[in-house]
Order: sequence, then C-alpha cells, then structure tokens
Amino acid sequence: MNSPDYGYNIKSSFFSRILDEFGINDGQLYPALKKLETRGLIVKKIEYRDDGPNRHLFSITDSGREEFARWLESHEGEERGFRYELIRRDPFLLKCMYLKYLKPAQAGNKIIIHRREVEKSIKEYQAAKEDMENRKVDSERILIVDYALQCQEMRLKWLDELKAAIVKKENSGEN
Amino acid sequence: MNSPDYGYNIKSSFFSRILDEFGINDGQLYPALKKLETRGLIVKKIEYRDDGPNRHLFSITDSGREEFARWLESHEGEERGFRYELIRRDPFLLKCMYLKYLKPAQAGNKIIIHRREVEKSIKEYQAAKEDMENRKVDSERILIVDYALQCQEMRLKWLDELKAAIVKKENSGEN
DNA sequence: CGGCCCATGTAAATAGTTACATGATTAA
DNA sequence: TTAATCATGTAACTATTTACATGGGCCG
Repeated sequence: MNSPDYGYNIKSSFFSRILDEFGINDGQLYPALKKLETRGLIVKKIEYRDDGPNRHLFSITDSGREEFARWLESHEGEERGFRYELIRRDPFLLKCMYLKYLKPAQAGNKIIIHRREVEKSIKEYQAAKEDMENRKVDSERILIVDYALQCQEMRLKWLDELKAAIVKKENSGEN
Repeated sequence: MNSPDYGYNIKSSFFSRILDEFGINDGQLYPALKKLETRGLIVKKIEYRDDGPNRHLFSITDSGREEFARWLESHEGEERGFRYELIRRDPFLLKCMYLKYLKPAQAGNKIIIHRREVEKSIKEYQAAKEDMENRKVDSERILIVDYALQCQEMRLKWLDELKAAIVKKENSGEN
C-alpha cells in the first residue's frame, strides 16, 4: 500500500528500531515478495542504478488492493494472538509456571534479571516512539508502540507481584 | 516433572479451559514425546487397560531432570516473546497499523467488535482462574492467568484510546 | 445406533529461522 | 584496507498446523 517500494527499504523503514534486532528475515521477505508477484498482487519493475545495487521496485495491483481490503476487513484468526500466543510465545512466562522447581533465591534472581530486560525494552520503545513522532509517522502506528509500552509497564508491576508472592511463600510455608 | 503421565492427560489437564480451544495439537504432542524418549529424557511404560484404551505412561529420567533444570535456569531467547512477538503474533494489532485505509466508521466498528472479543476472553480467563483456585493449582500458575487478565484489561483501555483517536481525527482533519 | 469421549498416532503442508552466497559503494 | 551499508537472493533445517486414520467404551 506504500508502493512502489523494494525489499530492503520495506525491511529497514518499518518499525526500524525494534525490527533492527528482531528483523524480518531475508529468507522470508524475498520469497514472500516473489509469491505476491506470482499471485498477481504486486508487479516488479527494476530500477537500474550506477551508484549502488539495482532495486526491485514492487507496485501493488488492483487485485492486490482488493486482497488487502479483504484482509483488513476480516476478523479471522484475530483471537489467537491476544488470548493465547501472548502466553505461549513467551518463554519467560512458561518458565514461571515451573518456578517452584527453583530455590526461592534463584527464582528471585531470575525475576530481577528479567525485570532489567523489561526496563531496557521500555527505554527502547520510548526512543522508537520519539523517533516516529519526529518522522511524523501515522498516529495509528505510534499508538501500536504505546500498546507495547503499556504492556511492558504492566509487566513490570506484575513481576513485582510475582516477586512478592515468592517472598511471602518463602517466609510462611517453607517447603 | 509431573510424571508419570500420558499424552492425552497432559493435553487435557494443563490450562484446560484456555487450551481446549487453542489446544496443543496432537501432531506436535505425540512426536514431541517420542523425541524426548529417543533423547533419553523420558521413558515409556504402557498401562494396559480393559475398560478403555491403553495409556502410554511417560516418566522423567535423571538426564531429563537435568535438561529441565538447564532450561529453567537459562535466559536464552526470552526477549523475543515479550518485546516482539507480542506485536508480531497479534493479527489485530497488525491490522491497526493500516486503519487509515478503512473509513472511520468501519474502523470504529472493527474496534468495537474486537472489544467484545476481549471482554469475552476476560470472562473466560476469570472462570479459568476460579476453577484453578478451586482445584488448588500452584499459585505461580494462577499468577500467569493474572498476567493474561491484566494484559486484556490494559488492552480494553488501549482500544478505547484508539477509538478516541479515530473519532478525534475524523472531527478535525477530515481525510 | 449414532455420536461423543478416551487414546493413540501419521502425513502433508505451511511458516519461520539460520546460514550461506554475491557484489558494489562508502566511511573509518 | 577493513568494515559497514546497500541490495539481492537460495538452501537446509526446524517448528507448527491441519487433516487424516484407528478403535473401544459409554450414553441417550
């Protein structure tokens, strides 16, 4: 929908700060573009350049636009993400289910280490947000970053609750 | 770590209410058990039964316990989940990035429909939590459900912010 | 007798990651 | 001259999903 554009640019312009680290991988990006082309949803035009590698510019077709509209309007498969993958795709949370198999001190340590990671992540999302605001990115996109930020701030609070629960258990139950 | 146990029971006892719908699929469960067995992390013993299908009971071995401890203590790959997959695995959020390609009324409608789904999900997680409390499940596990609940409640608020942002844009900018 | 629950799996397909391969320009 | 950035891609592997396949017991 932001055509014409080429693979490398799509990759580097979209949420750059966060995707730099966990970026769309080439092994998925280029085959995906090829597949969209085969399906007639985008068309390729090569931009020949002397001062750098050639660029394969893709433009969306009418049927591409239709397919996009169908995707955007559909509600299919939206539940998994926010209800379920949220836990399933979170290795730390999965480990938390087995926290009782660690000594309380070890468990507490694990939480502290993780807490620092979350704080680091908050700072990075904040920087990404500022950067996006400066670049006058669509407000909807910035709101997505807000979502991520609120998630992480909630997570910090939750980690503290978890820590408190462990300490409490340690002091009372003792095994 | 809760051995001996068999596939079908693992599947149905673990977070049953939520997993009923998005359950571990058989195509991954049984091959995974086989793989763990091949690696010597678990051992199989068949429980022959007359009043129903036989059960393949698996018990964890010493090396299984060691591997489990290594996994639990490691911090590897924990970042992706909470920083990145959180957005990437959420089809609704991805669509929100393209909300400007919908008419404001359509966008608002999409948000309202999603909001109802989130409310439904909250009720189901609450029921799961009560059920787990009655069954005296480990408090760590219940805290995971709390995490999910807090995520969803945060999401409701965020959806309202998103809705407000769209209404504001519609009234001022027009286009 | 039909359908659901129990219980085991396999096969085929799709999705996703990692590593490899190439080659030009530009900045330290 | 070495490393980074720009730009394209493929190959091999791993993960995940979906659909299929089987068969007994139990309930209405």
